[in-house]
Amino acid sequence: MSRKQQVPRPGGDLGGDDSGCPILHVDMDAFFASVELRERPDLVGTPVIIGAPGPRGVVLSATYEARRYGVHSAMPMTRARRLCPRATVIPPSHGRYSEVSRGVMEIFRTVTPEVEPIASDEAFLDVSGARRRLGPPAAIAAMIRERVAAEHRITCSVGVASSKFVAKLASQHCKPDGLFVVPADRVVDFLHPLPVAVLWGVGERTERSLARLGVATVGDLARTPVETLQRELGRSSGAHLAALAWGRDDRRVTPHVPDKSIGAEETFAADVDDPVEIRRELLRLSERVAARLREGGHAGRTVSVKLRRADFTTLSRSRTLAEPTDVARELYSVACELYAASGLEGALIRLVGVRVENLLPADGAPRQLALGERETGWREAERAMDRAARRFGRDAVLPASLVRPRPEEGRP
DNA sequence: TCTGGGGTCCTTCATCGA
DNA sequence: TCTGTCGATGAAGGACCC
Repeated sequence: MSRKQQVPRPGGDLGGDDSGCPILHVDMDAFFASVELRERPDLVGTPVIIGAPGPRGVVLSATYEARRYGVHSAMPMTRARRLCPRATVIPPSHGRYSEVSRGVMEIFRTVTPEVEPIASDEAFLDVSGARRRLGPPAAIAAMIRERVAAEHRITCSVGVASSKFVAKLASQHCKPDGLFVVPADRVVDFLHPLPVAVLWGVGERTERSLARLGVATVGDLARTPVETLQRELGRSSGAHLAALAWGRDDRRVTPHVPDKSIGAEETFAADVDDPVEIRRELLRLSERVAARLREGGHAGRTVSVKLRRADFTTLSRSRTLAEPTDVARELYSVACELYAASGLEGALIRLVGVRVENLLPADGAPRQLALGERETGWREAERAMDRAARRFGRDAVLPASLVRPRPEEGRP
């Protein structure tokens, strides 16, 4: 569910000629909510909000009926409930969404191998190579929409254009359950009346900066000297937005984008100031991150810790290691040192996170035993834990400090 | 009103070696 | 020997995306 402004319908008559438009952007409509409604057909046509229960949840998805009350994704659940008290609230079932997402991506791959998923509910497709077999892009888009609806009982919207960025705007423009073509020679006509906030890379802050320059629409942006934009927004962002304003976007559809970082973070149900509890959470997160590193065959060199205070100010600290690692114990030890050096021991903390950057393949990663380190150590122990987890579930083997006491025993 | 979790990318500043 | 410059790299923070 996009948080961006809805792309308004442009004036004039667009649509039609798709000959220079090999890029498709497919976006599921209210994805999580639509998947839930398959199980709850009685709720179709009513306001439904998908969001984590608990005092600190946010909206993950909402039906269009709920959106009419102003509900949108990332909104605090407390506020969403106030705006739309009669909405049915359903806690998310991520496993089910992943399953549907995999199925939908499979449909895309029967059309072309050039599929770039950008989230569980959207993807870019380059259909240049599929034209002879399946027809023009708009026909391919219509076929995809039919198959997704028939095989998964959810709807999607498809934008067809000459570039990724315009295709994405086109799909937003025809939501929900639509198909829209922006002919290659009509890109500027389509873009210029739109508000700048619809552009990728223009969030709240950038919109405010642009407003100070008197820039409200993409057309205004196009007429602003690139030097002015660079001065206001930075070199790279300024040049990037100036290009987008004229529809220039030569990024290709790339099916395999390598991971750059892997991390995990957790917001406490209530703020915590006990360093023992914070370190226990750092261990849990390190275990999670390391398991995902190993699962993906990655090792990483830079470990970073994120700490969000009760007042929402956020601090991050990182350290680059001499050698890459995928071992939870090593991540945990660095994370604890970073936490200790942060000056926040004893401070009231709302969220902690652990992330590993500078990833490289674990196979090729150099590994030198530290002085006194045994050849069979944590790495092997954690691989054994991975095997146990695959057989018996993620919680089958845990570090002793993470084992919760059974109520009848009172101790771990 | 009170803000999740998983990411990417960019900017700025500091440090270090050539 | 000292100083300035430049590029690479690392660290930190922020904006933005879904």
